[in-house]
Amino acid sequence: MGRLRTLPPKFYRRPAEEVAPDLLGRLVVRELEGERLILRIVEVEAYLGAGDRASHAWNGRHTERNRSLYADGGVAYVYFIYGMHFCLNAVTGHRGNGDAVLLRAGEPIRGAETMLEHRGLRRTPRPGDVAGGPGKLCQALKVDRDFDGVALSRGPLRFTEGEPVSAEEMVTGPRIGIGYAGDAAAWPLRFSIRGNPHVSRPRPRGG
DNA sequence: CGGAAGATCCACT
DNA sequence: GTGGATCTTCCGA
Repeated sequence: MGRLRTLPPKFYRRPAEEVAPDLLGRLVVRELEGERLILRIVEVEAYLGAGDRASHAWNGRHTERNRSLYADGGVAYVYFIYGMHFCLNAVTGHRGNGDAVLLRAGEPIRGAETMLEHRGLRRTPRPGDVAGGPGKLCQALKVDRDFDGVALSRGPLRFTEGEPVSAEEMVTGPRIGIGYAGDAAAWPLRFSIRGNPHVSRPRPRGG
């Protein structure tokens, strides 16, 4: 694999629904204790700020938890959920908007064994076990609230270029786990790579 | 101050 | 397919 450049802050300063599909195929590079862990992004979801009932920024809500969600695009928004999991977002757009893209799944490219250790699974690994879900992804990369608000263009957690994903290789559908969000639950803001076995359940139809 | 819910995951049937 | 784990965060009283 050739030299991969880190995505600049400008990359993120666009609408979330535009950044989200553009993140597919990109790499997440995590430097941890001298080791380089790499995931290829295979599934994401866009969250559209104040007008999106599924977003933590719904109705312009500002709280202590979601403070970094309103930063300029290019930083992480990490939150704790269900008493035991973290979710990693890339903040998009511009300061005050509250737009973000949730990383839902990644394909292990490098350091799979270490990531599997982080996951603490005792059963035989299957595709998706390493990072086939937003909580799994964070556990695999050891990403927690310490990364909330941290820039993604430098430091121990970086997003880089990768092989582009064409529209034909892409699947679009409704987001997962937001049944409470009314009309917004049906919006086609989930993007994944067609047929990729590391995508989280439920698999999009036609994949 | 208390209750309820949550952008989830896993084991078990 | 279902239910339990587990606890921070938020909102209403």
